[in-house]
Amino acid sequence: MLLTDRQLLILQVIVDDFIRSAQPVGSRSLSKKEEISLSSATIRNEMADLEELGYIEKTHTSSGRVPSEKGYRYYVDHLLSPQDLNQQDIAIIQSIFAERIFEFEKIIQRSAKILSELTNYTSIVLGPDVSINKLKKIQIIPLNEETAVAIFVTDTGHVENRTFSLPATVDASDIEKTVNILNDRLSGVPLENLNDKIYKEVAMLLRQHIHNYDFMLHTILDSFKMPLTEKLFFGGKTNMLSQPEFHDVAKVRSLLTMIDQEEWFYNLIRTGSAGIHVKIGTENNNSAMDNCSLITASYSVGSEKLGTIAILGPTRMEYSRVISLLQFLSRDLTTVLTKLYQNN
Amino acid sequence: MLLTDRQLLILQVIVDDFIRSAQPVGSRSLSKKEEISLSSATIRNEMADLEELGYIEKTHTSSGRVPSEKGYRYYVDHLLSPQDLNQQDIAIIQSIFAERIFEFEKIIQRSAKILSELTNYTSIVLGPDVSINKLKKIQIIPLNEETAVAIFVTDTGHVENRTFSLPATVDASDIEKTVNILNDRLSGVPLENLNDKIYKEVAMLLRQHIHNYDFMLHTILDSFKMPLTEKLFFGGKTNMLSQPEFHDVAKVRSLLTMIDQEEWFYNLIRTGSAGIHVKIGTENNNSAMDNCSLITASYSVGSEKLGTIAILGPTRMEYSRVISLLQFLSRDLTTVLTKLYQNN
DNA sequence: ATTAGCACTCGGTAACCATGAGTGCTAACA
DNA sequence: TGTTAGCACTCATGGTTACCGAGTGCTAAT
Repeated sequence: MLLTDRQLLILQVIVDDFIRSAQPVGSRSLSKKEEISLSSATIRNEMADLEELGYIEKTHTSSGRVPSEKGYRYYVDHLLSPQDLNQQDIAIIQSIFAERIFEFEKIIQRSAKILSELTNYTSIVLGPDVSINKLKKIQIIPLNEETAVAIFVTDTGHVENRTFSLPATVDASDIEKTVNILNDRLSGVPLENLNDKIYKEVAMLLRQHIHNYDFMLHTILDSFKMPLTEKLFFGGKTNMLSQPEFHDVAKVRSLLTMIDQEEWFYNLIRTGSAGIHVKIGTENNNSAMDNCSLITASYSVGSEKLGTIAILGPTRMEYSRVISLLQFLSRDLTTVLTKLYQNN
Repeated sequence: MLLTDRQLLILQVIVDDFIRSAQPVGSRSLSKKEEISLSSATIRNEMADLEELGYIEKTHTSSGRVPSEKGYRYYVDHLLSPQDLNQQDIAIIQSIFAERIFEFEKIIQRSAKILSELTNYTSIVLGPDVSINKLKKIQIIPLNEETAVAIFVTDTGHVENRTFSLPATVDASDIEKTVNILNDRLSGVPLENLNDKIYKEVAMLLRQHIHNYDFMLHTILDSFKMPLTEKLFFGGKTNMLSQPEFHDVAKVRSLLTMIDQEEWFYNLIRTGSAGIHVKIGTENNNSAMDNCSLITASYSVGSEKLGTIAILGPTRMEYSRVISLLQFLSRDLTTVLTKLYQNN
């Protein structure tokens, strides 16, 4: 069953109004709006229909209406008027890239901060997926007789390091030879393929040249099995507390503990394809987020999808504005990062 | 004016009881305690005196008594019965060191987690002060024509890295020479002294050997000016929300935003001398912490103070238990870390 | 010095009521 | 037939009142 234009208009105005005021919307206040020139009685009839169809709800028998999840979903899918960003927002976003920065993480971190400040919601930025970065150089630096640290540098300037124990039987020349072989063979290989490549191609080579091959290989290779967790950066974690829907400490608690549960969020956010995605309320499959919506966008370098930026807010979120902001920022991030790292 | 033994006993029982129950303590319930064999009337008289002296307070005219800040202070300074840790707690703490770990940060991070779980308060662990670590090795790795990354490894296996822009005029041999000179001259120097040492001793040397000395020096040295912020690790940030004193969202908000304000906390915690320190309520000089107490302890390697572990809880905190835990953990941390890193 | 007894205070809870914003329905109207 | 005015009804909200009980301070007896 399709909605009439009038019903669409009313739905849209209800959602807009509720997003602004956080108060249930009544027929009388709707009838006073410029866009709508109908009597409150007519509007009541239409609202009854909209409710029957599941787009709006009452909080109690004689209250005004509030958008349902289905209502928000419809609003986001069909009624959203793409809002232009104002000049000031654009300027603020672009200030992220104002100074010339070389480190990925800094840019990402600053993006998270700015996003949360612009929206007053919580921002989450998933750092670049390190595992597709290509290895530039490996170094092994002995610390003392028992331990050494292995350092991996990628073509994007990202540095990973692992400390491992070094059997006393291994001597300096072995280490040097190993490092040389590794660099020779592994340079340019994406981190995620290191292990594979080593076992298939490099192991044999090492066996030929290195005395304590077995020891050497295993201690070092163990440190290669990196749990390359991309880093999550949060901004405005406490912003949600100022939203009226979180005046209840229990809700706040479950939401915040959820946010601090980083692994969970990581999965929630990573699993998006390119483009903007909106998940509303229970669509997030987590009771702590029943009153929340999550909007995600991805950024990339060239054609490789690198990471995700996201905004977590109440279901009563300024969808239009947030979507515009994310679109704008993700495009900018992509442009800047592509310029910076494409040509290696 | 000194307190009588009886007053001390009553004060102690009041504080103990209130810490347990979070409810104002009345004369009747006190008279029923085993330790106290007085009628409620007598206790009322004593309580009136204690109140006049400022050790306890009423929440309203006819309520039971609650410890004042002065009361907690006296309790912590004089009435604390050093409580033994139970076997289970000890086991849990020692599980931190169960597997052999090489990385400082991991130990620290896990300590924070365990502390918060054991206490149900918020734990804060200030990582080791990297600036006193001694430089083991510097490496400079070019990424492309324009950028390079400098890597600093300390004797403890800590790795710092900085990306910087590399003027096209600098060629590979210059870099190599520079790195050699730097390693030759700076090995063993604490990071905090690097800059000094460079300008006093190494600059001259570099000038003699390197073509593009000025360029080289400044771009690299800029990256040496590291804001070596020791890392703060938090555990149980949301634990405070389960405390009854934080049933009010406004308080929660101000406290959490305060916690996320990392620099502030950093200063609050770093400024302690060795040993255990207890700061109660307004002693923290921060209105968001008026209802909180902060207990800190430091850990070290050998004689060098390295970092701090701390617990943030309500003023109604289990002082005895928390102090015991911190004492125990800081001693263990010191032992383990000393064994691990002393002999470089 | 201690305690029993008593009047008093005050937070908390429940009951009650008035108010007003909002609804659904019916009947009149264009 | 779609729109609107009118009206009875619902319910959250906030204020008033009353009552209970835990706890106090004071006085007088032990």
